[in-house]
Amino acid sequence: MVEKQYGCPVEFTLDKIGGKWKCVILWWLRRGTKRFGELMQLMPGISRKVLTTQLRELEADGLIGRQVFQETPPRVEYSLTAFGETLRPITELMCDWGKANAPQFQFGLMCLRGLHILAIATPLTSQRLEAELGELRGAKVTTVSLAIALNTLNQICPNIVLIDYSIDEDFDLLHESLKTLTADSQKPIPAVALIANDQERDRAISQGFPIHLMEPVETSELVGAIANLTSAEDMEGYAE
Amino acid sequence: MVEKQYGCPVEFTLDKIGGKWKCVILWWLRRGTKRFGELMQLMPGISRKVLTTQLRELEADGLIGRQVFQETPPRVEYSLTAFGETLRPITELMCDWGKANAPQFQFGLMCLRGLHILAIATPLTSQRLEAELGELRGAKVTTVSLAIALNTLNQICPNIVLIDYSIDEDFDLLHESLKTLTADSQKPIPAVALIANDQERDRAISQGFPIHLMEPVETSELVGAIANLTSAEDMEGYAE
DNA sequence: GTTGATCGTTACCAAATGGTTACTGGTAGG
DNA sequence: CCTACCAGTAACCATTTGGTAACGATCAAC
Repeated sequence: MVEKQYGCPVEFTLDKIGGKWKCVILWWLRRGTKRFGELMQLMPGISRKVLTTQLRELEADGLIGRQVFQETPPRVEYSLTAFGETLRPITELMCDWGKANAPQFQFGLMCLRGLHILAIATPLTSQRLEAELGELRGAKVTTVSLAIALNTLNQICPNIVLIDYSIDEDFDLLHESLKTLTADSQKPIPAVALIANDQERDRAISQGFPIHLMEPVETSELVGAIANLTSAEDMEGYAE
Repeated sequence: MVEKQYGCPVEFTLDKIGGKWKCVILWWLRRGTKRFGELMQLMPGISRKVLTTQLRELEADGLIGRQVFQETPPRVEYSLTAFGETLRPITELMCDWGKANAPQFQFGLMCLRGLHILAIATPLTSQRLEAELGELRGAKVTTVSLAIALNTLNQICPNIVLIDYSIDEDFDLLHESLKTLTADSQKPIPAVALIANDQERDRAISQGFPIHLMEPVETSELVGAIANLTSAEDMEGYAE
């Protein structure tokens, strides 16, 4: 087998991270481990199959690691390898360039207008969320305690719930409430756990909140996650 | 027309510079203006049509400029716009990563072994060429004066000729010699002009050497150019 | 008046990529 | 016994991308 030849170093790099999704995958993985279903939800538009093949290729190239947990239901987690980390400067730059040059209405500001976000968070966190999501992007952010959330969930009826796991409470009941509320309205209300370490992450997963972001959360990451999760069901916004 | 939505900033960037060729084009353009035919020869494997469409898309996105000269034969030159320049850090990083991680045998070292390079250059330049192309990569580098080159070209019979345009001589005759030599052996001997400014560039183009690299030339650029130009006719090296 | 150089375009075709739908498998819960 | 769960696979189809071959426009040189 003769090895592939490249006319310039860039071609080699493109061989590894080219294509529609690979850089995006690396971007979502860059701040910590994610599981398969999480990636699926964070990247609306990608199909199961394509995500699978892209992850496998990245794994074969040694850029990401794949860890299978012998549980039921199955759980598979993906994370950057040390080698994959060497690509971070590139994805970061691509992210920065995108942020700097995408018409603001497309990415960021517009996405969240009209959205109702329920935050269960410490005062500090909720203040930050209000600033980043509310003032800057026009979303309606409601912050409440867990107890109140449980009581008033069906009145608030948010588009998405953010849970700050630095609050050391049991969110199992919240998960139940969200599920029952889901039963009525058909559309499940998505939830995102904000975690600071692996322990909080385990807690979030075991309590039924597999989708998480690692603190300190970058705004683009948070906005992207919210936009993707809330638009997952009605993709009519897409067009040329 | 609803505008496209992006789940994360990276997707926007990918929209502009994704695909098999765009980054490579930007990479070749990053050190100065290039004309269409030059790009064609520097990127073996790309077809006329694809190069055209990619260049047009880059132009439409404001990343490169296109300048048509009302001459015959026609001449079209492409260069990065100020906006396109903002992408340079990304292509540079991709180049660096490729250089650092591509198996050395594929890119660089192996390409030039067995190649005979004729250099018409100042002592300083020829010393650098000998070091970068000869010692490091195993090519055979012969440096001669223009006068000697004209006399002994058919004896030397190099795979490629490098012309240092900081030598202020008339290379028109050399161009003629190369053409006549071409007539015999079917394969044209490619030539690359090493230029330091636009004036030298104009001189090179008018004397029949449209392919050029701007000094100070990066090694990867030089090696890539030589490898691409000398392998353009026999692409058997390609494989999975 | 034919050829050649340069930078294209058009029509057509092939390959790569991406997407959809249905199915698997083991277990917990009802 | 039936369903839901998650992370897949398999078979199939659609779209996008890339490639080939032929042609055009223009003028100069032979």
